[in-house]
Amino acid sequence: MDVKAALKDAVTRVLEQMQAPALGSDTYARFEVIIQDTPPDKPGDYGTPVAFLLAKALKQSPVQIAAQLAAQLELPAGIARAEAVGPYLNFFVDRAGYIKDVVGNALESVSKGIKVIVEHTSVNPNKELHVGHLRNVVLGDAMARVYRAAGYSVEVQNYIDDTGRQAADSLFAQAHYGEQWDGSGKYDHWLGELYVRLHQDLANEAFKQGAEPGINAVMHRLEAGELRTEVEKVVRAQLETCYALGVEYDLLVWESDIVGSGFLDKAMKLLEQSEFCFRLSEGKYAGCFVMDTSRFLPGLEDPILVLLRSNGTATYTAKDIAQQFWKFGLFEGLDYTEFESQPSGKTLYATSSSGSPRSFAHAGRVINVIDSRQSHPQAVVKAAMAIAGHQGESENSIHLSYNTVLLEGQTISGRKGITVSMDEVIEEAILRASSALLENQGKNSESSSLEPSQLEQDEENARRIGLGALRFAMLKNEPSRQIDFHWDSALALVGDTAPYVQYAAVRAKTIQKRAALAGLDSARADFTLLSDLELTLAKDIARLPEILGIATRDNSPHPVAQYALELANGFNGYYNHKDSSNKPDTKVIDPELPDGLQCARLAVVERMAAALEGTLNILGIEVPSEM
RNA sequence: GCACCCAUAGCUCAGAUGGAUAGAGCAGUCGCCUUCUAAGCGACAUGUCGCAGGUUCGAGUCCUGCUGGGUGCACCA
Repeated sequence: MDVKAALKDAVTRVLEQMQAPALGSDTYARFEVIIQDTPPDKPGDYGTPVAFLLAKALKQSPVQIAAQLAAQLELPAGIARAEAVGPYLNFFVDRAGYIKDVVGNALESVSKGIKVIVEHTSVNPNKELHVGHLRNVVLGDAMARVYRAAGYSVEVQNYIDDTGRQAADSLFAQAHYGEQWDGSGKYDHWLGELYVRLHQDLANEAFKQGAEPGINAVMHRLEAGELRTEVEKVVRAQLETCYALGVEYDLLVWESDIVGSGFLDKAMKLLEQSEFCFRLSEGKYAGCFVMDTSRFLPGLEDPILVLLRSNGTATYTAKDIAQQFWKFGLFEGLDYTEFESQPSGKTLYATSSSGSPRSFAHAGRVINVIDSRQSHPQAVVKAAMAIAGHQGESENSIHLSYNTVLLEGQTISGRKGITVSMDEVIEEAILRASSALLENQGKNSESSSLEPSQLEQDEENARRIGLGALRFAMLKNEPSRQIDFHWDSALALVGDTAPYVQYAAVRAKTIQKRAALAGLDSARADFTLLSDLELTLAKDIARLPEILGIATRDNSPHPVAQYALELANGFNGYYNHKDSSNKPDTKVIDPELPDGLQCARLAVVERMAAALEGTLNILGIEVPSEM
């Protein structure tokens, strides 16, 4: 099925034959044959510049070599002919066969047999999620879907730091101000307000002096796991927001459980055996267990990184290292319970001191979705894997680093009030989609109705469009790019957006429905009647595996988003295509056309609808029933 | 000071492994609904790919040095 791979093999075989006599064996191995799409105005469908690579070695011009390759190439199935175009070797596909092949294949990935853990969200359990978290959640969720689509098994973890200062602050504030949640608003918002109030008061030195012992006491209780139910209330409220976005998880990892697991000791024991980790008895770090990072992170002013403080407590980096070791299955010991049932019905598990063992962790690759400010500690975690003698795991320790989100040009700051909650953003996104939907229905008066079932459907469609727009805005660019959240661009419904792609998908599905009513059936397709217009669509559709390869290699969903735009653009162009006398020449349903042609076009459109929907689903975006 | 990230059209951004004339969207001008959804399509216009060197048959892509912007460099959490 994969034409490019077949071409690559065929060309590689010819190179072998050509070079073996001229240069001796295995020279060809140095040349990676690249098969690329030809530029739109060049002859052929695929091409390779491989002749350039051989020119010097064979002492011939690339033009000669390309011609020679064209003559000697054994054509793989689906390729009609090969032709030298200057120094390039180009290939022409067998159009009807190629389209038929693409239309008949679902492009399902073969299982890679590798487990990938994606950790994302991991928000402090003390306040509501805001726009800044949105990028993390959406990126992580999409990345997990990309890996799943590429044939990996995926486990999504959400780390809950229930022993941290932030959680302590909020719980202390609640007790200190004697406030009770009245159940009216969302719990995480309510608690967040207390947190902000506490920090305003903490600016006052006298208040701070009085409060610190109390906050410390809360921290001790948190570490002992005594306030777990309190923290769970916040976590459940936060998860509601994520569920509203269509994001679900496999496992909540509670810091208080990690503390009790003994992982830290085990991890430090592993590191002790390395020459890079040792205990210092004098100097600035006397009494600390440290790592010398100079070999792995060159250029630091002070390459000594503290893992265990002189008082015996662990730094965050040490905890991160221990957790990473666990994710790769270096040690066992956690127990798990069912936490809750998620909207899709899938059970969310949580680590627990009173649960039972289950087969979590043991990953072959670990993706930590964390903003770029933490790239230094993440590099240390990666290095620690190698230091402990796990080179492969170190290479598979991936920090999916993304740049921070600005809000209308300003740095997000809850304490300064420069923030918008994720719940508010989601609500606004759906609201905007809803009004656009109504406006559009006003134009097509036939589809608008006040039936309850119609209203329900409109609501669902507005949700899919609004959330789609929002998610897509977070995904379409490289994660390393700083994005500025502007309402109008983040929730835009035209241009390079999800609604643009959704619109194309709905359009294709509408054609399917109408074609069925007209009695057409893709089973009666005569693919020989199709033109290059359909071939172009088929080639676009066939690119998905290549795109997934790029996305998993670069650990970013954005190539998939860009691909979705290209697919939609291709289909919209096809849909509106006109012949030289300005008449539509790509209609599916047209009784004047041969039945075999109508059915063949239908087959392509059906396949395109599936491709558009499937690609959007990889990004966690659903297609509405109408727009 | 040191390290990492970013710099491509007026604005926001795509451009895997170096390969054929660098592409979208937004904004601008002009066209296209008696045609399967106009949230669409087509056309026109817009470039010193930050600067300067280097490697290569070939560089937006790789290397070096600059410039400008962002982030990080605690026994904090």
